[in-house]
Amino acid sequence: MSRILHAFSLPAPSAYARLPVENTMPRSKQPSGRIRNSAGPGVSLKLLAEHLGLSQTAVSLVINRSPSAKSIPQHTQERVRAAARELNYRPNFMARSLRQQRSFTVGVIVPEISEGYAALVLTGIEDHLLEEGYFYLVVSHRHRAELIEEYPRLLQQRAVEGLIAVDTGCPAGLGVPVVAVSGHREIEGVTNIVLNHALAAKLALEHLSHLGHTRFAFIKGQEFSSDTEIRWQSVHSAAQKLGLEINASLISQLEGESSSPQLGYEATRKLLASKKPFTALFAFNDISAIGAIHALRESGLRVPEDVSVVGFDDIQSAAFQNPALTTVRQPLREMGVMAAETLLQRVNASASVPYPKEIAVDPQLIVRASTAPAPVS
Amino acid sequence: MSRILHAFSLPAPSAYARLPVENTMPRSKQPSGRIRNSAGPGVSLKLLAEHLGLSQTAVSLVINRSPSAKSIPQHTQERVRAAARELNYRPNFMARSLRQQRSFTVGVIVPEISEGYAALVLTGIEDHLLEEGYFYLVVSHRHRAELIEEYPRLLQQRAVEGLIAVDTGCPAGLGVPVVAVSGHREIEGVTNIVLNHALAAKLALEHLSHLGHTRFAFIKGQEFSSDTEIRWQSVHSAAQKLGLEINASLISQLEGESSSPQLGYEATRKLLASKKPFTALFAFNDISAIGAIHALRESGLRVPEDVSVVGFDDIQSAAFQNPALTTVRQPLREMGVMAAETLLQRVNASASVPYPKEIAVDPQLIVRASTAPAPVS
DNA sequence: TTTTTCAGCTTAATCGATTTATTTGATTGT
DNA sequence: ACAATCAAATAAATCGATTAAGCTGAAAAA
Repeated sequence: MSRILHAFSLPAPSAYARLPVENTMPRSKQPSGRIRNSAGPGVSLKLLAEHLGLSQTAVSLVINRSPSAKSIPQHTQERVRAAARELNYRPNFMARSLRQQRSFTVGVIVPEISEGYAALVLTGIEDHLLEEGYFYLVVSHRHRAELIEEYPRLLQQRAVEGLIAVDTGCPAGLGVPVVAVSGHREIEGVTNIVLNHALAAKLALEHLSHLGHTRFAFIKGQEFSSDTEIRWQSVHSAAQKLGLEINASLISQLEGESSSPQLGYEATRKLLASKKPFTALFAFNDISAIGAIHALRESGLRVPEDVSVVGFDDIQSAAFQNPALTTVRQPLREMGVMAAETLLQRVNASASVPYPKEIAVDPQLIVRASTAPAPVS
Repeated sequence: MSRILHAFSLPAPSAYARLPVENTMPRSKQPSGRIRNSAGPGVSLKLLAEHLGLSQTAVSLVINRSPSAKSIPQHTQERVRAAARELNYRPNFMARSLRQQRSFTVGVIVPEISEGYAALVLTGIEDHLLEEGYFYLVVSHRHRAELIEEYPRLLQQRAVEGLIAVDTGCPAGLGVPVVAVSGHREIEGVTNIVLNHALAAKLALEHLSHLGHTRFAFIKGQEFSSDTEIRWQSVHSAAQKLGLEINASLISQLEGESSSPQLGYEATRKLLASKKPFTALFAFNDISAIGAIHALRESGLRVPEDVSVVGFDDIQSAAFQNPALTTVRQPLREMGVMAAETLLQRVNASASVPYPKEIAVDPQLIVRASTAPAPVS
């Protein structure tokens, strides 16, 4: 908190970016909303200056501890600060931001807040941003194309200084720096924070292979999930390198927009319906792994005795599933912190400074109780 | 989206609230941050007006579809709008907000984003706010007292028009309307959205009682959780009414700030250590119920054959636990929507209009597989 | 003595909108 | 013919800060 709690001077102007469409502020619901809720207009700089018998400039310089305030004697400075405290002066955020062309606000766009993945990344983002004195506006698009299209603009209009897109096909050409967590397309102006999927696939498959498994089933992510494709490709090449065979009829895919285990349950039912035997299942994420286990159990298969299951993400409850989930851990919180760090660096850098196109992080295999040696058949 | 996408006029001034402390904006990291990232200053109203050969006033009136624009002929209006679109005019948010004294932004303070509870409430809040054209700033305090104290002020300074506090001891005397989800103290200026805990306790205990259970164990919430006390009281009186006995040594409490099932696991270990037999366990929430089941299993007890477990909240994964969790469902999303609705009503109402002190919602018992008839001993 | 210099301020411009009060010229009413 | 009305706008104040530029008087330097 120390940083947040102190008085600060602000640097010079940036500039805005431009985006289409017209006025987007909401209209008040009541027709002639004149009398509004509140507690009086507060103390303005003007009032404070008058009270002190000084000019607004002098007061402003002192309050902001501006370098130019060095010619103002300590004694006066104290007087100013004391009065500010006493009158409970709080600078008007809008006025400041308007003048300085800075909002100290960034926008964050996620598919869904309530989903374990985004929530963890958000936590990391928040940690870093608030430490640096920034706030953020969150929006969640729930995979609706028009929202994915529109939200970045709305945020822009709200004068965000940068954007973090989590697991979301990325808005291009926004005019502000963008950092995409799990973005995979290379887009001008966008820094991608990505997992080392090759390693992830290798870790999971190697683990299962070492346990003696040879017949694998897979649950791919939804079409719209930005990790789906690359992860599947990585699985493919990792399998090849390890000399493992992938049976095309043992590949299922999550379908639907919810983030409930139900989707994994359904995907697994399809796998079972194919009647092809398998002893290991690599799910797209922990949520779907949980659903998968449900389905396996329901059809009389034991986990991990008959089928080993590997999840992905390592969400908080993964360790407390029954059986505890073996999973590929993504350092989601850290990825959030990185995204925020990178974004702020870019926000505070000249536009001519080159920025990183991609930052990769390594996953980790967490072995728990949902995997075991392949059954001797 | 329809509402968000259109042009709107704004109503009249509100006013700010006042709060202590001095200037709180962050200082830029680089000493002479002059050259900043960006894409040019964008098109201002002035520029647009010049381009059109009209006054700013005229253009503003048209863009905002102000009533006073009725004297401006359709033809001109079209011309203005066309130019706005063409030049890609976007009104400067700060300037607008400064003039109108409205930010169309509210603050939301939660203990932790990544926790199932807050995430679901947030989803509801977001749904409603964005629909009404508001955005929100989120902060999470992680139960640190100084943050709980400071964040409301920081948000205030950011000109939020209202505050929603989720499961957080409420900031009083802020000068803006406050809605507390699961707030229980009656505080001036605060609307509490609360669960009908009496009903919740009754539903759970009645269910267990009907199943023949007589020896109950309980896991209370953490000290800091705002629901802990009232829920426990409700359990107490419900037990009394149903003629059930509560054994003091079968009461455990969650300890620690994380929201992991680990806490429930530990609490349950303590219960088991007491050696007092019990056949039913009512946990403070689903997360702790999951940990509890883990602990029970570990000590050789079967759920639900030996011990029935009832959770609370009905988080998304509750249905996919093994066994699927019987739980008291809180309509968390709906509570979020209500909080947002109530807040906006208050924000847009005159300060003299009385506001609701409390809004109660009813829980629902969701019976799944973690409860069963009491074992015949 | 005159010029500089500096401490200690102040004046006024500025950010980009909204909004109140006014202007202008044409038309209508009497 | 003269006022009143009205359409179609405009000028200027305003929101509340930041900041470039300038002013004043006293002390130091020439």
